[in-house]
Amino acid sequence: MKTKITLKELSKLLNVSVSTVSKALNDSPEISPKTADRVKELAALHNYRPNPVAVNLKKNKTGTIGVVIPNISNTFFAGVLSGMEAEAQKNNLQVITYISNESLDREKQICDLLTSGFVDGVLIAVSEETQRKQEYDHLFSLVDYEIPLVIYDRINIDIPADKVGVNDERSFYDATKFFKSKGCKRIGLASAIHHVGVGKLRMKGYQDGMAPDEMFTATSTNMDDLKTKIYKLITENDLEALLCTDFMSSILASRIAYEHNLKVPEDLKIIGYISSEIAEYLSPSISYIEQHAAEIGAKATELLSERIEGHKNSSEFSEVIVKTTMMHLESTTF
Amino acid sequence: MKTKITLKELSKLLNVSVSTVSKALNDSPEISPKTADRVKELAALHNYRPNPVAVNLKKNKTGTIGVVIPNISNTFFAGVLSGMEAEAQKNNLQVITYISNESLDREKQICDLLTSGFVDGVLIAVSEETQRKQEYDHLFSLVDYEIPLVIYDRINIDIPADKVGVNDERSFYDATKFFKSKGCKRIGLASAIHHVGVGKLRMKGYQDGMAPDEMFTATSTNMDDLKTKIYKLITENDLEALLCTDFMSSILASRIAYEHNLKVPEDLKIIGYISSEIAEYLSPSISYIEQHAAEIGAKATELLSERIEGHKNSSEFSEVIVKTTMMHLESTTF
DNA sequence: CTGAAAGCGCTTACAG
DNA sequence: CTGAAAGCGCTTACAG
Repeated sequence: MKTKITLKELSKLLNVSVSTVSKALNDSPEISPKTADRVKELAALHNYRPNPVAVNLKKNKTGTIGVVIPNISNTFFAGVLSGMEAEAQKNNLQVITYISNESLDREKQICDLLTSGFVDGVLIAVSEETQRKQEYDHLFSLVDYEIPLVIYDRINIDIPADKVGVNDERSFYDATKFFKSKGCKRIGLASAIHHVGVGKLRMKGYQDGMAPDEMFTATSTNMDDLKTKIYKLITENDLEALLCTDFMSSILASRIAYEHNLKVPEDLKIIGYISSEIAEYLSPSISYIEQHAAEIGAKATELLSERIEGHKNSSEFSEVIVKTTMMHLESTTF
Repeated sequence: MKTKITLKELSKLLNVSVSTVSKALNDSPEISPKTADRVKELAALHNYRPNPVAVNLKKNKTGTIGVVIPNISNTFFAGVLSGMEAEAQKNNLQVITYISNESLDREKQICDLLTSGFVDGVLIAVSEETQRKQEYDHLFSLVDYEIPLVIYDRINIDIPADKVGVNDERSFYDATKFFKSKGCKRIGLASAIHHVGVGKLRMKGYQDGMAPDEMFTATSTNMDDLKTKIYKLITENDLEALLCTDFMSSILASRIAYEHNLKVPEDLKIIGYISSEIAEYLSPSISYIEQHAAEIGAKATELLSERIEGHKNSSEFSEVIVKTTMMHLESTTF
């Protein structure tokens, strides 16, 4: 790599000291306007830019934040990253990306890196495995090192940190009420994530919207099994509407309609939890709950940036809920 | 942030010099085994890890690579990033992610950052706008700064750099020949990217596979317009098979079949250029050309890493083509 | 207003 | 085998 011009070289060319050059470029009031101009002119001429590594060493920081993502092929997380990157640029922070692939082991490795001084702060959504096993020691080690930390999306974890997520319970309550307001009586729920935190919250929202004796649910973590159960649920109860808590159940609902020639929305209305990218392109398109991924990412980054700047009380943590939006496509046309 | 233990503090505790501690931890043969053990023991006890910023300043590097991605919501690029991250970890490089959002201006800003010393090397797929306007000055400035550079995916650019991409022409030639081998005569092509590099290459592949007088093509950059054209193309020529060069045309083909009750694959076979995530979940599922995104990302990172290490001749550049695979789903069942 | 000096946390050529 | 010194490229308290 070409060696860039340094302060020292600049100072030699200008016949002033390194300190003077540094102060001039940093707009210090100590320096005379005349000198400042001379310095800046030559710096511009040589396209001088301070070596960020040196500046960071001096200031005892890294200028970077670490983002841990469970699965980047999930467009929700891709959107989150996009929001983070945009907000980070505004705060002059570089985003270092780590992908855990939903693996606890990988997540531990990453946290080990994170505590060794590569970043000024961390944004993390824990992996599925971590959630299931509820093993959070590696996250507490971030806390021990006093690395500013914001947890996003999967936020039902008992860790002292800022959190940014969505109101999962409310979104399903609202969706249920939406169907009721349209006169639907037999409303079912399908879930492949009934065993994890967010899944439980979404189911709770549905339950709160329904009378106890009028609920219809199909749950399984096995794709084929769930498919059979959903089909049975629909046909045996002559469902008018179906809520799906996750990607797999949403896709299965779409698939079942296609294979069994169920008319959607005529015979069955569907609301899924699925990315717009996919929901829009299914035939028929499936109405979905939009999570505003980029906004979640931006908000999380904003909170982290404030922590890094030290603007916030170190023992008080905020929990920000970014509201979801119901997006109506063909599957909920009345 | 908690202050981590430093070499100096360690040396004080051990009553040896900083140099000795440093050498001991770096397994220098200069140090006696006895001292080395003492040092390592205490370092382990305090969980000492060298400050990467200081190490990097000393070694005149950053330990990071910059990845520029046009659009992270495109699952192809998400997969590429995933491959890059995995390969970067192997080489002890941190990945700093920049998202250009297909914008030339943003790309210029990013390149400006990139030349100011944040990274040791750059992986870039240029934005659509950049490609269209063929404005590459900002990329040449990376070259001027002698920053190791690898261009991935959108590689038909005349810049002295390593490149990693796919054989677009060949993939469409093969797909065309596949249909022919199955006895199809009336094979059409739909494209929304006929005006850009890769689009032209894919069309070329199709043309080479067909006789000049038996080609059927529908092209437009406007969604509605393209939809009309594709439908006409299919019905007026009674097409047996359709190749789609890109996401939009693939989705439109799927949509047209749904709306007009065309039986796929009975009445029409389709091969699309679309991510597996979407192709698999359409009903019927659409056969597609798989680009092996993660492999492209890994290979690009490997090349970059070699450049950074200086293992390669600085005036010779490699161009790696990662072969595509035809993935057969329901839309090409014969 | 300018500059010499110290120092951020390391590594490494050199001396002993 | 160990350590003092120089230095990576900066910033900043201090002296003049």
